[in-house]
Amino acid sequence: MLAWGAATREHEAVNAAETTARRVRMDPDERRDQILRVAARLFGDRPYSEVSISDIAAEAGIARGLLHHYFGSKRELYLEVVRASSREPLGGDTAAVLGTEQAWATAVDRFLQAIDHHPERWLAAVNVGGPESDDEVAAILDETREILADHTLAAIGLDDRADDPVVRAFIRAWGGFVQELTIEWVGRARIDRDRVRRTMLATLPLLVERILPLLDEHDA
Amino acid sequence: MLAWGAATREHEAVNAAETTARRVRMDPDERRDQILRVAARLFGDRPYSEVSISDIAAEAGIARGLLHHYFGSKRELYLEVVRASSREPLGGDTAAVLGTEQAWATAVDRFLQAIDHHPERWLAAVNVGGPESDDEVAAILDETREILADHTLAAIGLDDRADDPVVRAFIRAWGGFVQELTIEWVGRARIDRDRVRRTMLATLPLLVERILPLLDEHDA
DNA sequence: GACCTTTGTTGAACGCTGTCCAATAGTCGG
DNA sequence: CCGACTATTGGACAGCGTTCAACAAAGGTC
Repeated sequence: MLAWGAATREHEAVNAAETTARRVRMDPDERRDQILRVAARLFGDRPYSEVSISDIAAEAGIARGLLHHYFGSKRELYLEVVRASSREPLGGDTAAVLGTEQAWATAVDRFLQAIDHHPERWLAAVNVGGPESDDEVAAILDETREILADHTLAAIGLDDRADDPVVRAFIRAWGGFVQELTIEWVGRARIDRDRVRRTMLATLPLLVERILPLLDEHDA
Repeated sequence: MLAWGAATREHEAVNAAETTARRVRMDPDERRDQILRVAARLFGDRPYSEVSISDIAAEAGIARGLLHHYFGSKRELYLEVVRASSREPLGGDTAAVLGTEQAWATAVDRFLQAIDHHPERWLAAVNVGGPESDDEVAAILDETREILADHTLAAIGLDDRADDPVVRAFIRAWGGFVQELTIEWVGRARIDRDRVRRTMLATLPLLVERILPLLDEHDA
C-alpha cells in the first residue's frame, strides 16, 4: 500500500507495474540485474545505512521480500554491488612491451583516463565506501588493490619480484600515494591532472631505483 | 566508587547495578567519560552497525535513554569517539631544530613509536572506521591528516610553503604512502619496522628534492 | 483450450533497533 | 530534615531487516 504509493513515483518498470499488471514476472537473471542496477544507483547516492530495503524495492517496483529471495540479505546485496563495481575495468591491459618506459607511460595514462572518465566511481571505490569498514568489503577492495599492484609491477617490469612480500608492501604503499594524489586531483582540485601524471611517471621509477635497494639490505 | 571502577572496565557493572544499587547517580562529566570509554572499546571491537545502543548501555550499566540524554544520538556518540581518538597524540612535538636531518629522523621515530605502542588504535583510525564512509567522520579524519601534513612540512623545514595547494597535495599523497606502508607493517606484517623507518627517512627528502621541482613547472 | 506443476512474487508478521518523553529517585543546599 | 534540582529510568513508538506461507504468472502436457 505505502509501497505501491511510493512505487508510482518514477521508472518504467514501476509505472508498467502500476498501470498494466499488478504482478510482473521476469526472468530471474533480468530481475537480478535490475535489482542490482537500482541498488548500485542508490548505494552510490547515499550511504549504506540510509538506503533501506524498502527504498530499493520501491524504486524497482517490487516487494521487499523479493530482494531477500534473490540476495538473502541487505548486506549480501551490497556486497554484490561492490563486487560488480570492483570488477569494472580501471587500468586495461597494456599494448606496449612491458617493462619499458613507454609501457609505464601508457599504463599511467590509461589509469588517469579511466579516473577522468568516471571520477565519482573512483572516489566511491577509493573512499572505502563500506557500510562499517567491514571485513568483507575491505577484503574485496583489498583484493582489487593487490591485482592493481600486480599490474603495476608488470608495467614497470618488476613482475619477477611479485612474490617478494617487501616488494608487494612497497608497491601497495605506492598505491596509497597514488590514491591520495588522485583524490587531491578529482576530489579537492588542489593539483591538476598533468601534475598528477608527471608525479606518477617520475616517482615510481625513482623510488624503485633509489629506495627499493635500501629495502633489500638486511640491516640498516 | 569501586563499583564505578568496575563499571569503566568490565560488564561487572551490570551485576553490580543489579545486585547492589538500582540507580547510580554520577557526576555528568564522569558519566560522560565512562560512556565514552565503553563506547570507544565496543566501536573498536566490532563495526558500527553491530554495536547497538543497548550493548553500550548494558556494558556501562545504564539505561538506553541515558545515552541519548548525553549524546543525542548513536551517531553523535560515535562521532565523539572518533573526535576523541583523533585528538590523541600521535606524533608529538619535535624537540630538535626543525628542518634538519635530525629533526626529520626524530619525527619519524616518534611516529613509528606511537604506532608500535598502539597498533590497533592506528589501524582503527586509518581504516576509515566510519559507519558508512560518512561525510562527518571523513571530515574529522581529513582534518587530522591536514594537521599531520602541517607537522610533516614543519619537520622537513618546508613550512614556508604550507599554503601552496600543490605542496599540500603532495604531502597528503606522501601521507597515503606512509599510511599504506604502516598497514603493511602492523596489519599484514609483510614489511618490518626497520624497513618502514628506512623507507620513510629516505623517501620524503628524495621526493622533495627530485619530484617537487617538477611540480613547480607550469607545463611539462 | 483446460489442467497442473513450477516458481517468481507478495504482504503480513516478527523481533530488534534508535529515539523520545513523562515519571522517578538520588543528591545537595538551606 | 526538607525541598529543589536533575541524573536516570523504562515504557512507548516508528521504522528497520528478515522470514515465510500463500498467491499468481508461465510453460509443458494431454
